[in-house]
Amino acid sequence: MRTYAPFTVRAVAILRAIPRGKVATYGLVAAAAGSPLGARQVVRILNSMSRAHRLPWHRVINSRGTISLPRGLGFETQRALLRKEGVRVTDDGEVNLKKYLWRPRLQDSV
DNA sequence: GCCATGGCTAGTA
DNA sequence: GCCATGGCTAGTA
Repeated sequence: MRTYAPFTVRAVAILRAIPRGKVATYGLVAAAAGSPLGARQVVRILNSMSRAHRLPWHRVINSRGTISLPRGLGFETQRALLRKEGVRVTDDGEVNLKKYLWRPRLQDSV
């Protein structure tokens, strides 16, 4: 078993808690994990750990409410997965945050 | 060194 | 469009 840094442990727990049919944003996950400016670190976690840890990477989008992955490099997959879970996504990858945003709760423990 | 951000400006219309 | 920001995995040796 590998030992993970505290921020990573918290971020992973939060990511796993994102419900089907909802989305979170990189920045909100980072903030809830204890680092309001750690959005890019969340990106790194998703990029490097999604496969091994089966993280719901597709449920994380940017603060503007759009899919961040480039077309041809995951964009279409993410859009399809979200739609399959009931999230309305425009062809351009826009999600209505008012309707679908899930706000991670600040982690006091873990 | 990596990374799929975020937020704020300048410069246009 | 620009650039400051942050925390550190996976995979090999």
